[in-house]
Amino acid sequence: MKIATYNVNGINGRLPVLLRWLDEAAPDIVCLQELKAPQDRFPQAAIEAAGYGAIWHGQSRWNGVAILARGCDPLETRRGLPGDPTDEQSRYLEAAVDGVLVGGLYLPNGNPRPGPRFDYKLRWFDRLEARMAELIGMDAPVVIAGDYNVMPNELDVHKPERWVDDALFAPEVRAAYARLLDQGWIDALRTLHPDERIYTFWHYFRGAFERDAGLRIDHHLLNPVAAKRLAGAGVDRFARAWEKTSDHAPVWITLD
DNA sequence: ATGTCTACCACAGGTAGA
Repeated sequence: MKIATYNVNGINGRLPVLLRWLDEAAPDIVCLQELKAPQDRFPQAAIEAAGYGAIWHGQSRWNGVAILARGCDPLETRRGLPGDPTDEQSRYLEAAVDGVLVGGLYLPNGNPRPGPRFDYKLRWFDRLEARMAELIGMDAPVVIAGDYNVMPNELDVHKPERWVDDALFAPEVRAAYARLLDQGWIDALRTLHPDERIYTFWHYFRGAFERDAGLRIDHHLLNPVAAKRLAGAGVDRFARAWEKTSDHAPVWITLD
């Protein structure tokens, strides 16, 4: 079973890229982020024609997450993180697919730091930590995948010294991510490729992709039951090279 | 500091986010 996460940066603008990638990569489950479309502008017909059932949580202009499942409809288990009823942002969806519980998330960017956006990021992280504490011990495999907006370690940043004050690499944020690992979650790609420089995002500016000046910010965290079945993990860099593509590349894992 | 790209709303391009 192949489970992918892909920050599409606008699902309607990227629809040709997304459909091409679905066709070439044939993932079983996909978590999408940054739909940048209101609820009624999700391209359901095109996704369905590609063979995927979908649930989504849209939002005008920003954010927006979806879960796709090949040949079936994801069974939604949660929409939004618990812990703050005033939070209107569409950043978390959870569903059961084929016996696997999948969480798809789009963690707040948090820049500029310090500031209210950064505070929101830390609060959101606290709520995620609480939800993931509830999920880690499940008997079923659990995969929490998405754009975490965190580079966990220096190996995950092309120029770590330039990012120390940024909300994606700040000590508080790396500590929050480390607390998830302390709960027992496994960073799938890093576990299978402990020493490799692997990026999932490259800025549009200044030829970042051509220079491979990237970041690893899209992750799959696996509970122990899922980790036992982990067989492979990788980044579909080829899709980042396409015309009119997202600034992120799709990231995937395979479970036996 | 800069750079590039997106969507919205609405029909131009200003604005905000990443």
